[in-house]
Amino acid sequence: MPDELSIYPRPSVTIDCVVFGYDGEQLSILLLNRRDEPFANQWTLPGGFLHLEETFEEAAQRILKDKTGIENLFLEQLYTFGGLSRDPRGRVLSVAYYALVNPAKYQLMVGQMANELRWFNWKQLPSLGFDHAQIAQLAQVRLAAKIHYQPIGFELLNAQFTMSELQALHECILGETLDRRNFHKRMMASGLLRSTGERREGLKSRPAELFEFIP
Amino acid sequence: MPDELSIYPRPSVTIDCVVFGYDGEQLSILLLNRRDEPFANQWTLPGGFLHLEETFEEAAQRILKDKTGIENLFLEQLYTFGGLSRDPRGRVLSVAYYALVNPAKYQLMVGQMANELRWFNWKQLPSLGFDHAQIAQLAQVRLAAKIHYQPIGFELLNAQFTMSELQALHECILGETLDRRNFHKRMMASGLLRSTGERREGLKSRPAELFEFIP
DNA sequence: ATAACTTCGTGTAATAAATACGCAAAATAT
DNA sequence: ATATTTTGCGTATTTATTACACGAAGTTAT
Repeated sequence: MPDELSIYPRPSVTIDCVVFGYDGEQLSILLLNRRDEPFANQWTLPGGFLHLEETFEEAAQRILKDKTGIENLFLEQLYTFGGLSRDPRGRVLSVAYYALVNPAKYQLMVGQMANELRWFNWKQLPSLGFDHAQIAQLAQVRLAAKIHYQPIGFELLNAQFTMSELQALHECILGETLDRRNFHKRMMASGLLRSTGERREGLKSRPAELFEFIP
Repeated sequence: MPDELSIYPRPSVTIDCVVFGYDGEQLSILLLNRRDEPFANQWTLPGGFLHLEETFEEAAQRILKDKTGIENLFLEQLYTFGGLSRDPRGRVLSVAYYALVNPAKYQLMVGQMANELRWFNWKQLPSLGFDHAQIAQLAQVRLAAKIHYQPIGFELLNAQFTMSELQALHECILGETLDRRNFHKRMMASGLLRSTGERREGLKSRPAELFEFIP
């Protein structure tokens, strides 16, 4: 029997990551300005080639660490892109992942292959190389859908957070304002979070109760 | 600059398909009994290698046509599997798709590389080669989730169908019985289907109104 | 000290959505 | 004719979602 694995030409496979960050105000996506061709000096999602001895998730973690300095983050597979001409160098598939991070927890480090690394407001991305605009777009849709039935906050916020902080995050992702009382009711009814009993003080008004996600 | 595409070893990429069929009674998945190693004489999902000049969906259509005789079916990407040892021949990724078909519309044709092709009740699959049990499992979860907000019936049923037929399909996918009156109300309220004015006669009781999906 | 300001915490009424439930009508089978 | 099966529908009940306002706890300014 012929070795089936050798008789078919193989595509290259990359992992691209849509890294969402929330700074308390705005939701952002981390982009990298490429040093080299193709798409030199253009913005793209951080990504890189999959190595044969690593899983997708291991590759994503390695790539993000090397190119952005961000380690150990929560990742989820988004979609696999296989358009015939998405990369000018040849047939390159991309298994896209998305991640949620709290930018305050990490120090960005620009890797060797990049000119610059920058957080962009998720609704005002610059034009992107490859088909990365499409990937980012799909990640946005997925995130907005996910927040309806999953606790997204725990990766984006600090371990303890006020109800207003959580609400601001939801409003940012959903793009609409929510009623404070109904939001509170809904969150507590979900059973996904609990009060810590502590309060955040020192701000310019009444201290707010701190909550945490239930593991 | 080195040709980046050549310096990294490339994985093989396959497309595997979870084909759901509904015969009016039971939901089934189409499995193929392999003729050759690896997993010779074992049941697997129909699948095959991606060619460099075709998209995922083109590959899936080609593979299904060659291996099962089914053509032109509705496909949706499920997930991409990249476990290190999912294929004994080496590193092989699989971009999994799922499809919904009405078995009455197709004549199965066993391809060259298979011993047999058979519909299995989706809840009583035999043990499967590769990691295909995991793929089939994920497809089942996805299908059950999808039926809550998408009209799944139009690929699985005939163009015209009675409300009872649609309800039986939903009950089969959800694994629970539904109230006939509430189901009718919900379906009509969805705006996804309309009455054709015709009725299905010749059965052993009162003729039922025929419905169709609104395009 | 006091007043003005900001943000926090909460409850109830109104509306909308989902569920439970029963009976007469249209056909077939005997 | 009579029994049997499956259809088509409507209303009452429960549950979930939405709308909405005010006093309390701090901070800042005078």
